[in-house]
Amino acid sequence: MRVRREKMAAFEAQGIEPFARKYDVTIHADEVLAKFEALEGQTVRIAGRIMAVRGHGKTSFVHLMDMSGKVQAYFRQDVVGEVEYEKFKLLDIGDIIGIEGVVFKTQRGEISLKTTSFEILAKSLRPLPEKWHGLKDVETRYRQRYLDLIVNPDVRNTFVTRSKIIKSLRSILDKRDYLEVETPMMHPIAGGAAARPFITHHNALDMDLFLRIAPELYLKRLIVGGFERVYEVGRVFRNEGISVRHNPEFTIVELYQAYSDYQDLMCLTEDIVSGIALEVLGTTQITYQGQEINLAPPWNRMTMTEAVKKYTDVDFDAITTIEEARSIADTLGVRYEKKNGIGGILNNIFEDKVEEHLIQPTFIIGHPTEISPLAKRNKDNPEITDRFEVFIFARELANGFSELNDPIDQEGRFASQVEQRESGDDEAHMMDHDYVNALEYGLPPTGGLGIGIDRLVMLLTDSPSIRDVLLFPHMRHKE
RNA sequence: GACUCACUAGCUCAACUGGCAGAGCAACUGACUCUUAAUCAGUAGGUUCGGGGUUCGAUUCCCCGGUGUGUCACCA
Repeated sequence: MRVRREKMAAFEAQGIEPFARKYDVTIHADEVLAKFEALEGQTVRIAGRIMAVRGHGKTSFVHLMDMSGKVQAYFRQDVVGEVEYEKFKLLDIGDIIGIEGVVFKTQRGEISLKTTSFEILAKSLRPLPEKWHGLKDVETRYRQRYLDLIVNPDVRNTFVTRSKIIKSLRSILDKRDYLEVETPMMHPIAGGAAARPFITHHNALDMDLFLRIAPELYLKRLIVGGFERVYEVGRVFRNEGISVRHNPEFTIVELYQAYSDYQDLMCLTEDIVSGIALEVLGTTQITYQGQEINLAPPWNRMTMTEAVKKYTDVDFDAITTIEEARSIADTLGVRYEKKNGIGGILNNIFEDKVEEHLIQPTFIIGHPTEISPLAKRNKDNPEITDRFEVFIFARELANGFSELNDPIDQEGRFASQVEQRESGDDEAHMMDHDYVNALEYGLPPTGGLGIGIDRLVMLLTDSPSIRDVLLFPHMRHKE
């Protein structure tokens, strides 16, 4: 670093700013390579970071990397001149420079630029990680993502793909006449999911606010307001553990469609996920962590009790008392709590015994009402709801249901959530009178859906950890 | 939060049972006008994550702490 500062000073001594103001770029690296025949012999201007230098006395080669890729530049003392060539020798790997040069092909056949002039645009005062092995230390990769992006091209690709996935999602929904909206991130009442919230404080109003755990209740207010199709892509915050598939803030898309039910939204979910895969990857047949996964619709559909029966041989539809449910859970070695009813125990068994088997895309439907306080009850069985969850590679990817639009039922469900909350369940819903009030004006029959974007990106980029698809994953603060 | 494994030069990694802390890349000096992990000769670079203990002697063994990986718990 000391040497690099001296080199910086050497530029300054010649009246050259080592941190420039502007460079007029006419081309990017990938275009030079792609359009070589048309460009050969022409002068172009390119800017980027020096990634490698190979000096041969009075001639040198460098690899210049820009947003699009790398291209080689060739420096000759007899072309740029003796004075300029001395300046060139002050450059380091990592420096950002602008080059004007003529497109040509070397004797070894590499498309390159014969530099006629160059400018230093930003001196790099710290050395880059090693060129061959790259940066492997995961902690440094996450804490200093910019270094990871400079030296590990795969990482860059992952985030380019992430951006394409979200663009594709928006275009699919926009084509279907969905309105993209933005709702508050700071909520007086944290609702729409079962999760512990982050708490913050508004000074002027002297009130605590919660970072949203889901946009659900606001989006449904908009359906009440007459927007028939809305969606929001945004961050939600849950004050819970961190793991390979959990980050305290993560990105979700939630959408609501009036006059539809959960069956319609299951088809929509298939269309969205397979449509994105087709547009971004060109196929619905993907490989995730060595496992072939077929995203082409239709996906498997199973009720939760069918799934439990398939993998445990227990028929929960035949169970009528909490004692029976508990005894089955005991036999299977599945834990439960006092607050769990039959539905809660069924769900625990599902999570413990079934989820791990759901590798190919699978809709699980008919969740117990007990664990679905915002979903509409099934017409034939009020103990279950018209709800679905999507599992792929044993992970929940999406959740949707026919929305509960009966304000009286909703108020009752909130009341029982509040009871659970008072008996110590801090993930149970709070009473939201304002939301019930909105329902009292009339929520049309509506289907809703939420998809975890980070998990979708993991799947489509074959990333083993959610941290690999978040530019700056949550880390402990380090001095 | 519990357990587990890891932390050595800017980066990637060595160092046997506790015995002088090393290599490659990067850097520096020199040679070299078509190289591409350029090559050749040389030079420099360390609080071995921090603190304590055991020992004649600790990168190595023990304890406490930090950060991270993984698994579990909570959850999506």
